[in-house]
Amino acid sequence: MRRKTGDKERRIAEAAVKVFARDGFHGAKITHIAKEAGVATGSVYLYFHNKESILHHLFDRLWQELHTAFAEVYRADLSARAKVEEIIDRLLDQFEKNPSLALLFVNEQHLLLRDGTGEFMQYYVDFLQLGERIVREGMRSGVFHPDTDARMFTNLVFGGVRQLLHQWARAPRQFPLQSVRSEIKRIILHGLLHRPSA
Amino acid sequence: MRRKTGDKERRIAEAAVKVFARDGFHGAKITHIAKEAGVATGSVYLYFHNKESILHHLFDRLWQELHTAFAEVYRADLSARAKVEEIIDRLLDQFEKNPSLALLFVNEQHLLLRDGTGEFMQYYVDFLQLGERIVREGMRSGVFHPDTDARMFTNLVFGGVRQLLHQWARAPRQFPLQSVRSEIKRIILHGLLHRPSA
DNA sequence: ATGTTAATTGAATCGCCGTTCAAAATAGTT
DNA sequence: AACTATTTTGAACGGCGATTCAATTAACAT
Repeated sequence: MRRKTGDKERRIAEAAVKVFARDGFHGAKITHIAKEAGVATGSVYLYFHNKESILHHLFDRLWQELHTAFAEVYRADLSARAKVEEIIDRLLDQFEKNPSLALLFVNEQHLLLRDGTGEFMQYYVDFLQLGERIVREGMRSGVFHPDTDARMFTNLVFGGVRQLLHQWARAPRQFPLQSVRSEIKRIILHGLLHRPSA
Repeated sequence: MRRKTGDKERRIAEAAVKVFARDGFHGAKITHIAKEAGVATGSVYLYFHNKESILHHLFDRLWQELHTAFAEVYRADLSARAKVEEIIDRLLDQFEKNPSLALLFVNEQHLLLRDGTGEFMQYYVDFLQLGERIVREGMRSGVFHPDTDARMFTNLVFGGVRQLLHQWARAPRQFPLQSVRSEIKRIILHGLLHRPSA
């Protein structure tokens, strides 16, 4: 007998993140992913059914982790405002150590969104609903502006975070993540207008 | 002699918007674009050098129009606040009649952003700079909160608009453009927090 | 040591489209 | 109504790269 050695699946997955991020899903060659992972071309197919399933795998894992983090925040004993802030932080935490993952997230998710299948899809939908719930929670407790549209707000913030994550991944110096964090929170909580007597 | 009749170039471009939006750039077949446009496959190559140049053409035109609209707003005799609101409106106006164009814009721009070439690139960069300038204008006049990061703000809003545009294009009933317009403005100007004495 | 079985390899395969181009069609010209 | 120049056509080509698989390698068992 012979047993699988090492951590080839993980190495292939990590290589795929890099190559998908650099070349885009369709520009990425299986050969390059294999080389980056240090395995033979054919070995990729021992661990993944095909190219697309690698992408599915990556997004499923990513959103699973995000979902866990978000659920934790949601259940925590925090004010709605603190939850909103914390969720933004957790979202950015997920990418802070891995700009390639951020580029993958930002550039390739639409491929999977198109057909609407995949484990990740449910987590994504849940995430948006969870955002809405927190906003409504804050409206009930009187902390958030009473006629906010929770769904629009959640999407607006998610899209904004996505764009800033993209800019950060392309040019970390121009968009330091610390500034991204604080600016997002300031703007979505207080808005752009200046109120002298605030 | 024989003269070109009709408006094949425009028909091909419009067909490409539809097919790219529906199938994605890489999933789109030239054959399908040709059929949608009502021309032969080979005719596509009389009007465009290749598949990618169709995409470039579409984004160049789109951003050129956006740029014109934005420049007009920027020069107008309006308050900074009114300019911010107006730019959001103009951006959404561009897609209001054409959900497919919105999907193209949202899903495929990253392909062209990757290499950073194309006429459209300059317009895109200009657009972000213009947003920053308007925000700084408002900060100088004291209307906007004085320690806003203009670049972060512009990107946050752009990303948010993009996400909502995406949701609208996928489900117009769930995200009516009128609500999108008003909610974006409310949130970015006033923020999420409720101030009882405002 | 030798055998057995599963893992690994990477060159070869094969289907899919973007692209080409020889033939056909047609608008204008004489 | 024949001719010319240009547009249009769509079947065929060719290259690329995802996927396959026969050969090889290496764990583990006996």
